[in-house]
Amino acid sequence: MKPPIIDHMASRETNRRERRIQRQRKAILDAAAELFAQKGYVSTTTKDIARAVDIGESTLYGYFTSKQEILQEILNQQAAMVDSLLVHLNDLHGIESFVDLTDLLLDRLLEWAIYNRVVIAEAWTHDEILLSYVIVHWQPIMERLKQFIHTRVAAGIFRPIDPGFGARMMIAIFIASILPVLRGVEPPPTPATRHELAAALVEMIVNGLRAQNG
Amino acid sequence: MKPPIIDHMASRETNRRERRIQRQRKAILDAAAELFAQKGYVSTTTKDIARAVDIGESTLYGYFTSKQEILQEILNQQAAMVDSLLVHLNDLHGIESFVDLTDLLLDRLLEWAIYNRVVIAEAWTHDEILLSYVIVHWQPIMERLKQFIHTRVAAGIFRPIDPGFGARMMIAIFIASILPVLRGVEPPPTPATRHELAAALVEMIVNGLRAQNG
Amino acid sequence: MKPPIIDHMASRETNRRERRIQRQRKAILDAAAELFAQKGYVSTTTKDIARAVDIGESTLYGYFTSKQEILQEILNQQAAMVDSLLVHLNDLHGIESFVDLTDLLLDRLLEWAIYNRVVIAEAWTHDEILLSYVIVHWQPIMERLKQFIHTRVAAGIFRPIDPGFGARMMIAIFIASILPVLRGVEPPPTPATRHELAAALVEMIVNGLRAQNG
Amino acid sequence: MKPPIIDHMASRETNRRERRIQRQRKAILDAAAELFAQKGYVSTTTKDIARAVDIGESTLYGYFTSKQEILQEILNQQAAMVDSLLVHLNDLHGIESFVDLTDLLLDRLLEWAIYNRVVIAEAWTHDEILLSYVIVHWQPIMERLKQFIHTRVAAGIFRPIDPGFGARMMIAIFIASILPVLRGVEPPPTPATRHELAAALVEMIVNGLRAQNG
DNA sequence: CATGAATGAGCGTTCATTCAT
DNA sequence: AATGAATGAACGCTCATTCAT
Repeated sequence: MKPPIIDHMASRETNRRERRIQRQRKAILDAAAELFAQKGYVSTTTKDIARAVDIGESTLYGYFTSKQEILQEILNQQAAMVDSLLVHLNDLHGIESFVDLTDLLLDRLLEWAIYNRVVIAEAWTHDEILLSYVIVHWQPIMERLKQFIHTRVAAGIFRPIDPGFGARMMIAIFIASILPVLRGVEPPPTPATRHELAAALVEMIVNGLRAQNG
Repeated sequence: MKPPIIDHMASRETNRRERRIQRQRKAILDAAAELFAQKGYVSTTTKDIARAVDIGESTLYGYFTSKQEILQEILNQQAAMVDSLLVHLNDLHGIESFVDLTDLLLDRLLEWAIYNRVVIAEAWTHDEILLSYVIVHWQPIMERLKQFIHTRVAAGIFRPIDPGFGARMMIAIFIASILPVLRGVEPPPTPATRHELAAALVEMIVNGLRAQNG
Repeated sequence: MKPPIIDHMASRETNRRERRIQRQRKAILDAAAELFAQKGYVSTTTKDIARAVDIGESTLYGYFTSKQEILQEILNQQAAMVDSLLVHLNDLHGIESFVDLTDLLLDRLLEWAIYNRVVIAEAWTHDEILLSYVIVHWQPIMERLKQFIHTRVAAGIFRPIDPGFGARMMIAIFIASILPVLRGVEPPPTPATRHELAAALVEMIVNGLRAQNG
Repeated sequence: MKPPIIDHMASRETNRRERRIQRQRKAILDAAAELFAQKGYVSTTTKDIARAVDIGESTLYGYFTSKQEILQEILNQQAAMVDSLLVHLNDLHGIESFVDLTDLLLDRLLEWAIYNRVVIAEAWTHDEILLSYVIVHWQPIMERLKQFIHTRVAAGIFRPIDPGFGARMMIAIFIASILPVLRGVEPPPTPATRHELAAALVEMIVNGLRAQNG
């Protein structure tokens, strides 16, 4: 009887330790992301990160094998977030839910603003990151959007536009609307403002600028 | 008679030297921009730049006082290019010339693709560069676009949209259309393709996605 | 009971570390002073200093923030030594104790020979060092000497000489007597020799060269 | 007849050229000495020197083979000046001419103030310079002074002091009196002031500080 | 597990000197 | 003879990483 109990306790112990480790990893990741976002990966020193988490510089190496690995973990988590967007995209139908959906996506993107900012920065100067992380993970989303447009073009709801081009424009409008927040020069919108923004985006995408009575 | 001739020759000599210096500066600037675009400013070493121009590392310092100054000159030249766009923006009227204008701007932006890529990269992590270079020089362009939209909204040609929002969306669509080229993962379009792209962009901006018979 | 003990141990640990750091700083300072004295500050490289202490070049920067700071610390310590001379100068009276005092000052100056040599070298070509370190810290000593001379002139013990001039000459004679040792071309005197020297100096200052029966 | 004339002209030409070269060498030497005096030899760049003479940096190498050679020439000229002092020292007799002589030596030393300052600076950190230049050239002067003192001690005019010690003290008093001028923190004295100074120095050396009625 | 101390590799920059003109 | 241009060697300093405790 004892051994199981010991095992159980050991397991609880192990879990507690495991959780503490995960908590610390998360703290390091968040601090590093903040710094990478502000100064860029190369200009952020391991000393900077350690000071931000208030641990010794060499303690970092108990949680990550290198500074590079910290970045990779940030990229991984952001990629997971992008992947999760697809779940929401799978019920694109009426215009109403389209606005709600847009709102939801904006929310997700803004919640991960700092991680996104890091990814954008690094993908801009590293081909490998652009190809392995950004393009790979956004590809399914692009496909879903293309399919969405294609369906509506076939149904005569949308003009006969190239779906790939349309999808890219959609994402552009989408991202551009929150760029200053991602960049860190504007505060995140309130939920209400964000919802208005979502509505405006959808209208812009669907109707463009021309007056409807034209 | 002799002094003038001597002067003349001296002047010619001086000009030749001056031209050689300018040519070399340009070569360094281009090589540096290419490297900054690919690896970022901090990760590019002065040794990299020197090797790319095939000169000694210390020779760089005969043309620029520091690595930092090389970057600043790149930013300055890009800013001058942005300023020059305004000239073209001053005759925005019919839709036809709007497409031509868009084509022209795309052309300018693509011609300076590498410099633009550097500016985007650095502005993304340096507030000072974002504020002093990017925002300062794009501001007049934004103003011109807002005015353009405002006029058309007043005339009932455009929907009653917020001009600021509209202008930002215009630029977003504009930039997004050439982002892969700026980023260096797609080759620049041929003039014909570029013109088609310009037409598609204008249609997207003006008409959105909705079918006209809707 | 345990916490106090732990604190105590921690404190002991901290003290041990602190002492080790101070010991290392002192070793670096001494090695640097030796090199600065031999080759001058600018001609001494950080590599030279590191090699003399048998540590890596970058290890220096764990103890001092810059090569400049090493020099400043040397200047500071020498200045503190000069300041401490004043304590001894405050009982200048009989001729006997004047010799003993001179002996004491020579001893102090020679003990810090290398540091003094560095200060002289640097003050010779840096106005800021001359004014901020040398003149500032020797000023009180000069004042004390002037006062000493002034009193004796008033009492008819000394000839009616300008106290400022006299004080400067006293220091000149004083320094000159140990210049070869400071310069490093003669070994330091034994205590006995030094005491004889002190007596000769005092006699020189007080009696000059003229025969007393003159 | 022609060849001689040609020779003569050539010679005149050669002389003119020679003189021009010597004039330029002197200009370089003076400018370099000024800079070496202010910032030290190592901290003075060849660019500094060239700018001070208003010639190209590489032009220096038409007159001197290296920066080191410029310093050596400065040392040589200063050494020649020191040698020339000996001429004056050869009629040391009455006390009156002793003051005049001191005045003369001060004059010579001050005229070459900048060169002296350079020599002192370099001899302070370079054993070779101290031994080969300073000590070698001051040795005969020291000998002459020792002889001077020895004679007077034998004649009962001076106290029975060690001639070597006395000679060194004489030079110390001598140099110390003009140290601030050599160092460049005081302006050179007028001839009248200088003569007073000479008298005071001689009195200090001969009579010390003690009142004569003592 | 946490960390202070140490360090090799590499950075941007300077400078005495050479060389083609 | 004069010089602008070029450069190798060396400098002071930083930083990601290792290691003994």
